[in-house]
Amino acid sequence: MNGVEIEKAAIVCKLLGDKTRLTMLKLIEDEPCCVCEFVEIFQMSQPSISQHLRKLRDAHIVKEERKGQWIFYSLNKQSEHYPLLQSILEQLPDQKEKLVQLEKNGTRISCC
Amino acid sequence: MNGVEIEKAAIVCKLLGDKTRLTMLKLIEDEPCCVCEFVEIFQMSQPSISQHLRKLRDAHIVKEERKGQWIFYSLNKQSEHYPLLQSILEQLPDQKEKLVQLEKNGTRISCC
DNA sequence: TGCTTATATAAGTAAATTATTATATAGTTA
DNA sequence: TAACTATATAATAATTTACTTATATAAGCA
Repeated sequence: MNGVEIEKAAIVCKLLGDKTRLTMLKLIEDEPCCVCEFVEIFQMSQPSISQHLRKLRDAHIVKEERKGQWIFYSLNKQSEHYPLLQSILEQLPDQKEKLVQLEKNGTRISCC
Repeated sequence: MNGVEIEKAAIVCKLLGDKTRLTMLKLIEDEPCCVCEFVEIFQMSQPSISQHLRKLRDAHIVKEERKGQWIFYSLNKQSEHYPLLQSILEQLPDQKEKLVQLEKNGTRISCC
């Protein structure tokens, strides 16, 4: 099997090598999240969240879509990295309970 | 699917997020390599190679086995991280040409 | 035994990373 | 339009990383 270049794969792994970013990606595996949801979930400053998302976006791992005042982030399934990403994410435990928690708090932004 | 804890997965990804370490792991996917082979392949200082191997060893991703004066490193297939590792490595291009090059140079240490 | 080779560790350093606070931008709404 | 909300960017500081050189350890061999 030939697959991606090893250098690019290392860049992807490095980006996934942060607990916050890895959890973000697992969270948006099925449905997009917006920045303020991440801020709520991770209890981190908004700039910090934005900077993590920027790294993922710069690497084309995620894409953004504005909906009114919110910007939703989702996995970029067109990315050359998507197969690698997918095979990593499918080995991670579900993070949906974090979204359930948001719903309970009333801080979930429904994107549809 | 439940899989590994996300924090541990992030640690593994971070370790794989370095071109040298990722290539090392792909190289030893099939057969062990010793430190001096890595030094030759990567054209890096011996301490630098040893330090990369140490990180992988500390995380139980690789194991070492002394054979005479050489210490051979191989994937630790007993590791809880092995399934994740394997699914990443199988998406990487073969690095065997690097070993072929060693054979041509006469610097390949045959371990068996 | 002493010398050589292979590897590991220690100490130091430059660069990269990940947070923070402050500020800018852009859309929403009164 | 002004005020508000969501997000991005800039500047900065603390921490971590990945090298380097110097040195220690451990096995093989004369």
